[in-house]
Amino acid sequence: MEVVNAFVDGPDLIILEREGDRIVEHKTRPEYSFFVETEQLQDVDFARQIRSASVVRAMVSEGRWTRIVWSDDFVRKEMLYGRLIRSKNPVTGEEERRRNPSPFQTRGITTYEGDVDPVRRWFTDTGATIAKPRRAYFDLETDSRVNFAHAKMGRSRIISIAACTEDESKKFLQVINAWSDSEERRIISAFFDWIDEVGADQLIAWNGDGFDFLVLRERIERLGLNLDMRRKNWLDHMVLFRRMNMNSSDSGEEKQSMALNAIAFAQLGEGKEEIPPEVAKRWPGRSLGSLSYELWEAGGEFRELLTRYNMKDTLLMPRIERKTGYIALFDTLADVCRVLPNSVGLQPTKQMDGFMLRLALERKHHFATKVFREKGEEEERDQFAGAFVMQPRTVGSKKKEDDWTPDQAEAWRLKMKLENGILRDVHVADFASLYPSIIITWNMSPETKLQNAAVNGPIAPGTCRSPLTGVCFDVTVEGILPAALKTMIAMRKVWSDRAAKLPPGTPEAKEAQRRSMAYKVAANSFYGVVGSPFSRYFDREVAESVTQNGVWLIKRTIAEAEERGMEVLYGDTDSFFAMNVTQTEYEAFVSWCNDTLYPDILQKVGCTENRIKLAYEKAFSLVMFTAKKRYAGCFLHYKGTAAKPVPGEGEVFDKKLHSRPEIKGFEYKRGDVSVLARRLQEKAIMTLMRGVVRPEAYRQLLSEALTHVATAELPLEEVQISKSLSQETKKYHRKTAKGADQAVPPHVRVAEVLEAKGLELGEGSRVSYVVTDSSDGIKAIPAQDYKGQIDRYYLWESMVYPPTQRLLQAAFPAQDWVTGLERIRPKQTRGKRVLPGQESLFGDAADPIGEHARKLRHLETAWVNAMTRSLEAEVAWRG
DNA sequence: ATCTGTGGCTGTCTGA
DNA sequence: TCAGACAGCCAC
Repeated sequence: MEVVNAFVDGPDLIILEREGDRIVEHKTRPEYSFFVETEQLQDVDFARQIRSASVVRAMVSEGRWTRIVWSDDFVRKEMLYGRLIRSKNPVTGEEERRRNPSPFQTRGITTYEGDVDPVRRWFTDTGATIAKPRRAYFDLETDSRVNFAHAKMGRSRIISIAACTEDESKKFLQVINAWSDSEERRIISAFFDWIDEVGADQLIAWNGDGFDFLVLRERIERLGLNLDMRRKNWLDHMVLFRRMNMNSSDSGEEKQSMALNAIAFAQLGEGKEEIPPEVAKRWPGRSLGSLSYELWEAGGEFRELLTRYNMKDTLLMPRIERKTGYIALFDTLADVCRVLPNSVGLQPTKQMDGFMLRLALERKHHFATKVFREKGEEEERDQFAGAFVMQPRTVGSKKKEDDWTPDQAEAWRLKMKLENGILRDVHVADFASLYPSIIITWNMSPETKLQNAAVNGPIAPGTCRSPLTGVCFDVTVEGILPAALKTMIAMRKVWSDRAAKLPPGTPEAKEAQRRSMAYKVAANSFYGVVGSPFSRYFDREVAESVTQNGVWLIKRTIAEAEERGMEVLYGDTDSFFAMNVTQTEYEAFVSWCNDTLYPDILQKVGCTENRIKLAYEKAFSLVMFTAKKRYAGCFLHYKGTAAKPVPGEGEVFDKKLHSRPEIKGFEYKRGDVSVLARRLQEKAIMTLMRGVVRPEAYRQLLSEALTHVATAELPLEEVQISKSLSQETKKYHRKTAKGADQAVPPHVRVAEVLEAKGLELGEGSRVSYVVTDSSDGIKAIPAQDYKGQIDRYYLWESMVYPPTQRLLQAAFPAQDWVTGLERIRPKQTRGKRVLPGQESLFGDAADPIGEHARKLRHLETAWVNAMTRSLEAEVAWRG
């Protein structure tokens, strides 16, 4: 049975199935049940009482389990958690809530899967699978005079709706012809008719969860339309894109914005709808999206422009999908995990639930009822220990580390006869799917975890131990979690083998590849779900033992490598980088680990099945580190494929001729760093990757950049910073210890300025700003108000130079990267604004030390001029 | 109907 | 001047 959708409608569970082109509706009763262990029902009277109770619909014996089906969810909740009693405290007058224990609780009978909702129960019990959805994309334009928050509450009229099918062969576009409820009803009804006409069951909108779906639901309600949103799967393309893009290998670019236009531009190179001159003249500085009412009201060509804009945005979505294939992958993942292909199904907790409950049922296993937090009860989150990250060798920074001080770094550099921080011929190995492998190898599962096993000393027969946490597991029965992972890994192989046999590029081959990928994605998310307190499978001890067994393995591996004379430079979680070793020797070491070391040490901790596998992954001809999680490397080869050279100076990257260097963590690839800073660091990294070791080459770069910062007209794109709001602006405000208002971060202050102007900036929106003055705390303005007013000292000292300085400090630690570069704001001007012409802006900071400082002096005049222009612009702007 | 995890760097602000 | 809290983003 291939199910398109399922939902509870009062007393019914509605199942929508596809038969050919038709949707067939089935009705059944929603089941509110839980399981108990039959042996816990020894009290015959109690068992009889349950069986004959009017609120019990059925009591079914299923092997060692008894399934008790209740008449409704309310009764089931009382039986699980007890009856809720509300009373007033006679002293304080406050309302108190407590629970009278249920008969199951008083008897100490454990319940299982009592929180499972009827849709999930039905999918689990029937084994029904998910039909491949038929997609349509849509976008709404609503009354732009109503702010975002009110629009979501349904106070904004829908003006126009655009929609299209996957292949764009069928389109829908309707706009209201008059400002009336009846017109709005007409276009909404027409939209739903069109959905049925094209047979769509999955409706996709960009930021649909945050806007379109909510607005549609509220308007349907307010207008009294007889349309049922529950019959369709509503999927937010933006949320899906963000999730899938994190897993994607080539997700390096474009982190500035999750706006549809920004993503479309990055993925497709398609730009925004141009603002026609008539519009720009009539509504200066306004975007088309913010003018929906005005354009509609103006009528004629303006109204047509609105609908065109509406359709254009809609069409971007299927095009993004054709490029990425993320929705198709999610559809497959939904089928694998038996979740509906909508926004809720994107949650890893839901995916794991769907997969595990079914597998557990097949294996006659059930999970304890999940206890949900009571309302208003905020529990503190108590983190568990995670992975090991090794301090990289050759760090040239001034920071003192416990395990690698600058002195040690220097001594090591001398010993290694290194002239700079650039390391050559570095080999990298990593564990294949480390966490899933650990879970299988230690047979880690909630039900195999042993409660009273000894933490130290000999390991009892039939058990294994996590050496760093002491948590032990039964190895005589396969755990349900390892079983799930083994199934997924096996299925992944089945589908990738099948894909390899099919003619490349065919739809069948692509679908087989997607299935293979879907199993991988799901398997990799399980560890995280086990570590999440919100999940049914949460087990702190299991999650921590997973990470700590990883720590144990990688540390042991590194120690063995060092004992064999390799210089281990770095390692993070599941990888290690080594030099002073040939490729042949390194490969031999990897084989020895797999063939001898791991079998040996795992057997000693009691593991009976070894899935741990180290793999030789790649080599760098040249690599350099500045800190943990920050490095850049030039490939020698990757998984056996020889690398091409990195692009030379001034050369444009060409896939056929060049290999991209691997760059991790640097500001260069962060979305919250200014373009100027990123560009300078990128140039320095690329020069390093070309093997250039003359410091003068880098001094030249710095000199050019400093000249630019000091003297050029600086366009907004180069100097703005953009950061997201992780919460609503008012939630950032706190009191200091003294009770005063604590300052909020600069981007939040800017967001508040924008909000005061009437813009709606909810959680997740990005704020772009420019720093105008940093002499006494950061003063920033919204990017849209930028007209050249900028603190150029701050720009250089705090934004542009530091990322590159750290890089050069690490690459050439013997060089002076401070004098004349790190501080350019003259001392006497700190804490006050300097007016141009009053005194030298460089003061005595530019002591004539070295070539570079002399260059700085030449800049002085130009700098003064630039500052004058900048301040004049500011004065003009402030009016 | 909101919810995969921890480790780590770098920035701002506070308060000594 | 400097440590500590907090925030954002990134590596795994």
